[in-house]
Amino acid sequence: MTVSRALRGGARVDPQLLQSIREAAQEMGYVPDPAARALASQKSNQILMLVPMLSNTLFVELIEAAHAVLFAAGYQAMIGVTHYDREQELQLLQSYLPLRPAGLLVTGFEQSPQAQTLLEQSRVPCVHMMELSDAAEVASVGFSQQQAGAAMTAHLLDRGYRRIAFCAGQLDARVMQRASGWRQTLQRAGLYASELEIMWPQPTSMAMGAQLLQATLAQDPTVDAIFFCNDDIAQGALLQALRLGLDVPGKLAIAGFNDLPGSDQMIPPLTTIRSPRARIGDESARLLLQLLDGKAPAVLRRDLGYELVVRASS
Amino acid sequence: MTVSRALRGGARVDPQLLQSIREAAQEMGYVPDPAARALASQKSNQILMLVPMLSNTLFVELIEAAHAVLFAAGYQAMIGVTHYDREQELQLLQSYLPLRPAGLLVTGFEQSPQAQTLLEQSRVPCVHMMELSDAAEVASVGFSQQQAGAAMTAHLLDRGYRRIAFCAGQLDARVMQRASGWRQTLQRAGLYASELEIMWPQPTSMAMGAQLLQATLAQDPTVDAIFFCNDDIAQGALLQALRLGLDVPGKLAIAGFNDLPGSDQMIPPLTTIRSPRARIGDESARLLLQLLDGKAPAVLRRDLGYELVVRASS
DNA sequence: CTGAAAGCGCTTACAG
DNA sequence: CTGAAAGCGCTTACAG
Repeated sequence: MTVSRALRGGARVDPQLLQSIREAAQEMGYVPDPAARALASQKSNQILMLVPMLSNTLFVELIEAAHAVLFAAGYQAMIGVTHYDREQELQLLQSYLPLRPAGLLVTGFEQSPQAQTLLEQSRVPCVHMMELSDAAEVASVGFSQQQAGAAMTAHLLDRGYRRIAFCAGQLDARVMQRASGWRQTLQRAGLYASELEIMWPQPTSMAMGAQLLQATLAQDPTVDAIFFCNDDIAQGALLQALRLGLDVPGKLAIAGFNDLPGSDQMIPPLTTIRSPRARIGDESARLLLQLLDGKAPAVLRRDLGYELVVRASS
Repeated sequence: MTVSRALRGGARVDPQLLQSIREAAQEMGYVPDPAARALASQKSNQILMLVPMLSNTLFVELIEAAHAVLFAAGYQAMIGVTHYDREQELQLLQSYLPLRPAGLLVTGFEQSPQAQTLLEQSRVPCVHMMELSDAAEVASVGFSQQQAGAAMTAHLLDRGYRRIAFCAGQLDARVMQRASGWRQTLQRAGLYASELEIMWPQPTSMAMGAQLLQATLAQDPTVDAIFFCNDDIAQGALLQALRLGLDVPGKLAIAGFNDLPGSDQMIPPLTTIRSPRARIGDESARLLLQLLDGKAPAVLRRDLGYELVVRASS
């Protein structure tokens, strides 16, 4: 029993005994059995991270940052990929929740009613990443996607562009929030028109960006700026513009979102919104650790902001 | 006891009893406790996947494919990222091995002696992905990186290029194998020169590709083709060539490796080697499942080949 | 600060 | 095909 206490941190153990126990454990190469621990204590030191996809570098950076913090604190991170699918999300929860993870880190939680129920019943502390929650009792670390969308739109207006389209794919909640920021800003300027919204449900890709550019210009040649919901489609559009010999930003401005790898390498370099995903991953993990320790801060909502990165494409 | 048997597959249980047990479990929402299972049986149904990094889409696709197979078979996949670092690899093993994973899927195993020992002692079945192992007792699914490197070089020779440089970053084992294929092919053609090897240890990126192109041409303006070890640097080089107004493939051919997203969108589209990573992930997982079932095939080595994708950049 | 007792929820191994 | 016994390696809760 004393050994058990010693190896878990050493509270209430004689300092001298503590040391000799640790030395002995070290010498024997003793490692506690996580399964036995989990069975006896009814919790593991695994933490489940749920993200929509890994093919977007954004989520990889988010996960890596969170992982580093959790790993250093002695937790193991488990990664679940929902593919933006409620059914898969539910299956993942059903599969991983029985492992009694100590905590949960989620992005873009689709929240089917069943998933919601499962989560609540499990009583596992949870932090939402990337977005900010409206509910005060929900822990969230991110930034206002809507404000960021509005900021980019305001920038394009500042630059003198007047017919600003919004092109999007993978219409998840965050994309819709960006769209809303764009829409409001244009409406306030009296420049909104519904045909400027080009929303395709398919997953984004550079090839899709090229197609979006074509479709937008074909539908309305007077468009003088396009705000893409993600950098990959913006990059694809930029390359397509180059192929078409279209003058960017003279004839058409192009802007993206997230500042993904390669955006600074484009011709011309891409104007975009830099999302602080690494910091979000880091802070989310720290917040979760606080929740696990029972010392939750009063404010569970952390706005880390965003950065407008103006490059030559606008 | 009968319930335990029933829920684990139902061998040696009366069919009628079996059914009613399953129905009852369903009704009660009973889910077996994985920790108790792991403690009693001394193994979990978690499978550890170790990859060098996630920022390369290659590994994401590999992992997703393997995950799908494992998840469908009732296993949970844990992802560990080594960052090409032996120390981190060892820490990951020390952290995850006590969970008694049922199996291991690894890529680019750096294998420090300590890690090697840990692995052997754990006696966890393991499949190596991407490369092919020379040792008959080691399970591996992949393709010959060296042959693929040779094939690309042969293609460039076929096209009439004579001064073919090899530019690389992130000098891991697979990159070195590709380099070796390139080197041998040039040597046989009597066209090898050591100054054609430009090997930088840093992680690859599009920006690095632009720099590699500059450095190569600065050092030797007669180079008429560059074979990049990965598509991201090739893409960066292609964009840099565009900025310089360099005629590709007329004045300089550019080739990559892996056929990553975006390579088909470049100007001009990039010639590359398509690595069958999704199939490798899939087959690796299936092979591992066979090992776990004790029905290992006689041949533990699966060569899935590669595909030379000739586009306009060469 | 230390430790004896009981139990976490399963599976293994054995008897019937 | 069924089930009683023992135990997996820890932690919780309690007594000293």
